[in-house]
This record gives sequence, structure tokens and C-alpha cells, in this order.
Amino acid sequence: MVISAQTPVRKPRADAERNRLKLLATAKDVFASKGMDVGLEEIARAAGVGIGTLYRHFPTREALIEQVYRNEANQLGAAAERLAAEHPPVEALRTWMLLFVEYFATKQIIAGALATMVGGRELYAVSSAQITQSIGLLTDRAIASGEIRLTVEPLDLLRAVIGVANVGAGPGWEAHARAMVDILIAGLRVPARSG
Amino acid sequence: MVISAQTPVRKPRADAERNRLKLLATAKDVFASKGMDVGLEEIARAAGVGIGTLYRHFPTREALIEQVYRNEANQLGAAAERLAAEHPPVEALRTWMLLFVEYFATKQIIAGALATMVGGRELYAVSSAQITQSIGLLTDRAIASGEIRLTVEPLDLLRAVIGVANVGAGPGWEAHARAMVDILIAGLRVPARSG
Amino acid sequence: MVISAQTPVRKPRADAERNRLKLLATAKDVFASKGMDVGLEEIARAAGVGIGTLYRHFPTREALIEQVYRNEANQLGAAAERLAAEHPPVEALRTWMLLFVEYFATKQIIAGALATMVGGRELYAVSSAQITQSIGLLTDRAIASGEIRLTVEPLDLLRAVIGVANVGAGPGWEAHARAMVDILIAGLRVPARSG
Amino acid sequence: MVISAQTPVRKPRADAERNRLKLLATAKDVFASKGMDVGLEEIARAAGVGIGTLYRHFPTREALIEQVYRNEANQLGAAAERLAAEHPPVEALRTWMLLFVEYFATKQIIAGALATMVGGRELYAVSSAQITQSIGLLTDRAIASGEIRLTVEPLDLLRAVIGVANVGAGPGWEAHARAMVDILIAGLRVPARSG
DNA sequence: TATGAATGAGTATTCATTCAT
DNA sequence: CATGAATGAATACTCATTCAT
Repeated sequence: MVISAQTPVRKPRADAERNRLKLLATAKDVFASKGMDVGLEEIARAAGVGIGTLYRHFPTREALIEQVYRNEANQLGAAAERLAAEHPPVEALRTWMLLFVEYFATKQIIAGALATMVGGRELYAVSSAQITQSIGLLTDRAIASGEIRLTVEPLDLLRAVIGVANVGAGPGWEAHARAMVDILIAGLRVPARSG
Repeated sequence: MVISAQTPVRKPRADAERNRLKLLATAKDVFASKGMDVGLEEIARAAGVGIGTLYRHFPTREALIEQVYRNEANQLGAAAERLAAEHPPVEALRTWMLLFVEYFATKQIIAGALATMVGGRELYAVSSAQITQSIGLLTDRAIASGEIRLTVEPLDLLRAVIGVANVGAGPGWEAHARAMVDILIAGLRVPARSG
Repeated sequence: MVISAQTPVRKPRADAERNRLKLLATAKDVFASKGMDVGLEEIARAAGVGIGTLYRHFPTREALIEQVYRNEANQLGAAAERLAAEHPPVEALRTWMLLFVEYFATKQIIAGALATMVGGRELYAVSSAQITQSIGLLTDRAIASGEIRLTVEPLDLLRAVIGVANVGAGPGWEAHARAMVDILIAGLRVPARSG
Repeated sequence: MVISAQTPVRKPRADAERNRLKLLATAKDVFASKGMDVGLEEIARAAGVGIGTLYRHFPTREALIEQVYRNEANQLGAAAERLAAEHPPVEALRTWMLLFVEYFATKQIIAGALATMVGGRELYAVSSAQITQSIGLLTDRAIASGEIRLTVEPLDLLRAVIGVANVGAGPGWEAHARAMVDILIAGLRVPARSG
């Protein structure tokens, strides 16, 4: 089936997917820089497509947001599995939390974005479930090892980190968020038996 | 019919202040339950006054928000001073952080509210400065005592707690937030010299 | 009925009238300086009374405006009669038109105020009728003398002057308005029979 | 059912421009009949479009007004040049002023509209400059010819006409405005040397 | 399939007017 | 009579979503 040769002028079907990816990437950037309240037209414009095209790919605003973060969540999920397989429990947990910080710092995803993602809203169920599973995997191992105990939900550790990154975050938030990871790990540690 | 003597049925002049307080209380609740994006008409309706009355007391949306939180910040500030005066440093810090949790839990102030407040926006400068000063006072004392060390800003401790309370907070967030306070305190502690 | 002696603390009844006059004067100034769209609260505040007091004296916005200008119209009406009695027809007309300019220039009444007043809206019927009568008196005499002819309504002469004063009036409008009076008078003159 | 070929029943892309023009025309009429204070929703409704459509074409109220009048000003500007080229100076001036009257009479643009336009507000800078230039061109020629003299700004001639048309204009204002043009021209004329 | 014009409900804010004190 | 708090209709403008081309 040699189709492509016959439709040289019209955009090849692959452009649909290209637009989709462009929109996701653009949406991430725009949400990060302008906040989660930006209008969708601005995102469409920044992506170089019409608003109609945005809606073709993402039928509601919330669908777009969901998709934007599902990606990131998937990558973090993969990292969690790898770290769990290759590192001692507490180190794996700590490293993944640092990765969590770095990952979003690098990707410029801050502000309401994270909150939204780790938030429990049903909209983001998929991303949220992914993250929940990742942190759960790592904390379970660490608890099983007897090195830490957990008096909060696993997700609360991330919520704390997000708080540092998010709530009135000034410059330097990333370093502080990393330091917070260590404070949290230290705070979770089961004290060594003295006797 | 001697009505006038005992029926404050008609709104007396004092009701201006009553309305003001009702509006502040209602706004706090509505912001908490519906998010910081609620329309002001909804707040006015919930307070049982006209939208014009709301605007008489709070000339802009932001003035309302500012006032809502300034109140709370002031009360927390007073508590910080009292605790610092009456308790050992780390205990004072821990107690105040628990108060911070409880206070807002009781008052139903969650969601973006806190974020906004501890956030750096100039609007909330007064509230924000108040909180910054309170936590700073308490951490300074605790650090000076040699019992803890701080690798993050004092405010980051609150940001972490807020994260737990805020980011996708489900039921039970309050217990978790309290537990988080202890995790943080534990994580800040300078380990006892073993030798 | 010697009442006044017995109520020394309460404001004497004369204050009602004083407030009325203060409101009229203030309203004139504020309309002049801020335009005809100012809020009534601003006028009340500038007059040093409550908005309720303003409404006691002037039951609607339009009643206030009417009253503000009725005063001025009365004074101009008196001047018209005097001029008609004491001066040759065309000179009386010209002088009164100059007075019309000067009067409002001095009183700072410009902008929409004049338009409103000479305008036909029923609201301002009284003021309007007064002015109509004044200019009518003067033009009738001048026409009767055979020195001018009139192809427009008498009021249109004032409308033209008002246009100069009003429509995008810059500094210097007063001199221009005066010059316009002379242009109009010249334009109305019946040419001298040459043969 | 071959519908597509001859039924522009559904709004085609070209209707964007059609809507734009409809809005401009409607706005002109509505401003004229209801005054410059009408709500934009009323204009949108009268034009048969949603308020959002109005805002798509004219992002602010002032943008709409500006556009409404720029149109008219341009057409008058073109007429001024043509008249200056083809007629004796004073006749050109007079004719253009009559056109000024007729044009706006025909187009139903009265009330504050003209005032606004010939007024100096920056918003209407373009329209205003256009008109200023047109009348300036015509008066310069007439003065140069020695037939008239000018003791006011050129624009004041239009202000006077506008006053007649505008200030409490009743029915018949158009005839009066035309008569006023002749009064003004007559008033500007340099008297013939008698000796 | 992509486009962007159209839609209209929703939002913050203003202001003339009323009414209880 | 004076006061000013309360009212709520009105207004300019925004934005998620739909739909004709």
C-alpha cells in the first residue's frame, strides 16, 4: 500500500500525531510558565495549531491536562521499578524522590501542575495511580527492610516535597526540595536500638 | 405592640460589622470548600447579603482574600510568641506546627488558601510576613539550642505540611499532616553524639 | 412658636437649606470637573453629606441635574430681560450670547452640562424653557428691527456656541466661543441694500 | 439534494467579514439611537451575533467606537480632497461642510458620536486627525483666496455645526444644521470694499 | 482532518436608589 | 432630618466548547 506517494500536498496522516505531541509538549511548557489557568487558545497558538485541532485531540481542558501529566508519570513509574530492582530499599526511595524533584524541575513543571497531578481528583486518576504505585512500591520495600516506618501515606511524602516546590516557591526551591527529601528520609528512619 | 425595645429584627447599624464578620467567615468556608476560584456572588449569597454589600466591605476580590487570611495569620502569630515564651525550643516549634495544622483544619481553611497565604504574592504580604516571622522565631530558638539544624528555609517546613494538607487532600489529611510534623521534627534533629 | 431655642443641640432647620445649597454648588463643580457621569456618592462626599441626604433633597439623579442648572438659567434669563430693555436689539443679542459664554466659562460649567441643559430632554424642561425664552426674546427684537434674519431656531445659535465650547474643547475654547458669537452675528446680518 | 452548491445557508468563512461589517453598521445605528452609553450586548443582539463575536472583532468597547468612526472619517477625507481639487475655495468649503452634515445625517450618526469624534480624545486620534486635516485643507484654500477670514480654529466650524446637530437635536436638525453652514460661511466672509 | 469564527454562560465590579437606625 | 449600609440590576470582558467550512 503505497499511499503516501499519492497525497503529497495534503498533510500526511502522521501530522495528526505530530500535532498531538506538539500540543502536549506546548501545554506542559505553557502550564508551567503561565500557571494552570491559561486559556486553551494560548496553548493552541503556542503550538501553532488552531483551537479546533486542540479540541480534536483533547475533548476537554481536563483531558489535556490529564494527558500532559500521564507521560511524565509513566517515566517516573519506569524509574521507580528500575531503582527498586537495582538499589537498596532506602536508597532507592531517596533516589527516586530526588528524581521526582529533579524530573519536574528539569521539565519546568511546577506550580499547580504537580499539585494537580498528585492530587486525588478523578480527572488525573491515571497519572495519580501511577505515581501512587511507584512511591508505594518503594516505601513498601523500605518498610519491609525495617529501616523506616511510615506514619503517613506514602503519597504524603511527595505531597510534602511538592509543598516545598510549589507553595510560594522562590528561586532555589529545587535545592530546598532536595534538602527536604533528606529531612523526610531522616525523619522516617527507625532509630537504631541503643542497647 | 412594643416591638422596638426588644426586637433587633431590623438590621441595626451594628449589623455592618456583623455583616463584615459574616462575610469573612463565609468566605473562608466557601474558599475552603469550593476552591479559591468561587465567584464572589456565591460568597455573598452564602453570607445572606447582596453582592453590593460584599463590595462595600471588601472593594476587590483580593482585598477579601487578604482580610480572610490576615485574621488567621494574626492569631497564629500571637500563639507563636506565647509558645516561645513558655516552652522549650523544639517543643514550642513542634506544638506551633501542630497548631498550624489544627488551626486551619478547624477553620476549614485548606486548598489553595494556604498555598496562597504562605506564598510570596505581594497581596498577602502582611499575612505572609506574619507567618514567616512566627516560624522564624521558633526555628531560631530551636537551632540556637543545638537540638536541630536547618538545611531549608523555615518556611519550607510549613510548605511541606501544607503540601500534605493541600495536595489532593483526602479525608484524614489532618492526621497525616500532624504525623508529618513529627516526621519533620525528627528529620531535623541533630543526632546525639554516640561517643 | 419659639422652637429654635429649645433645640440647641440638634441642627437647626436652616441646615436643611444649607445642605441643599451646598449640594447644588458641589454638584455643579463636580459635574464640571469630572464630567456628567460622576457617581452621586462622590458628589455627596464632596459636599460633606451622606448619600441619603442628597436623595432627600433630590429624589433622582436627574432631579439634581435639573436643579443645578435651573439656577444658572434663571440668572441668564434675568440678564436677557435687562439687556433687551437697555440695549439696541443686535447688540443686546450679541452681548447676551457673550454673557452666555462667559457665564458658563466662569462657573466652570462645560462639558455635557450645557448640552444637557439646552438639550430638549424633558428632564430639563424648566431650565431649557427659560433659556429658550431668553434667546427668543432677543432674536425676536433683532429680527423685528430688520437687522438680522434667522434661518434656524434661535436656540441653534446657542447650540453652535455650545458646540465650540464643548466638542473636544481644548484650552482657549472660551476665546473661540466668543469669536464664534461674532461670526454668527455677522452671518445673520441682513446685507445692506446696495442700490 | 444538491445543497452545497447554492446555499450559503450555513455561515461560511466569509461571514466573519460580514459579521464585522454588520457589527460596525449596527453599532453606528445603535450608538446614534440609544446614545454612546448603550451596552455592547445590545449591539451584539441587534446585529444578530453573540457578544463573544463582537469581542472577537473588537477587543474593547473603545476599539469598536474607534472603528465605527474611522470609516466615516476616511470617506469624508476623500471627499475633501476631491472638492478641493474641483471647486472654488469657498464653495468647496461650504459643500464639504454640507456633506459633513448630510453624511452623518444619512448615516444616523448623531449624539455623542460626533462629539466624540471631533473631540480630542486620543482614542479617536486617527479619525480626529483625518477630519482636522480635511477642514484645514479647505479653510486654508479659502483664506488664501482672500474671500474669508478665520478668527477661530477650522475645527470650530465643525464644532458649531455639531452643536446644532447634537445638542438637544429635535426633528429638523438636519435642515437647521445646513442653514447653520450658510450662516457660518456668511459670517466668515470678508466684506467687500465699498469704495 | 484542521481551522478559527461563533457562542453564551460566567466573573468582577459599579452605581442609582432604598431603608433601617 | 441625616446617615450610610444594603441592594441588585447592569456592564465590560473572558473562556471553554461547538460547528460550519
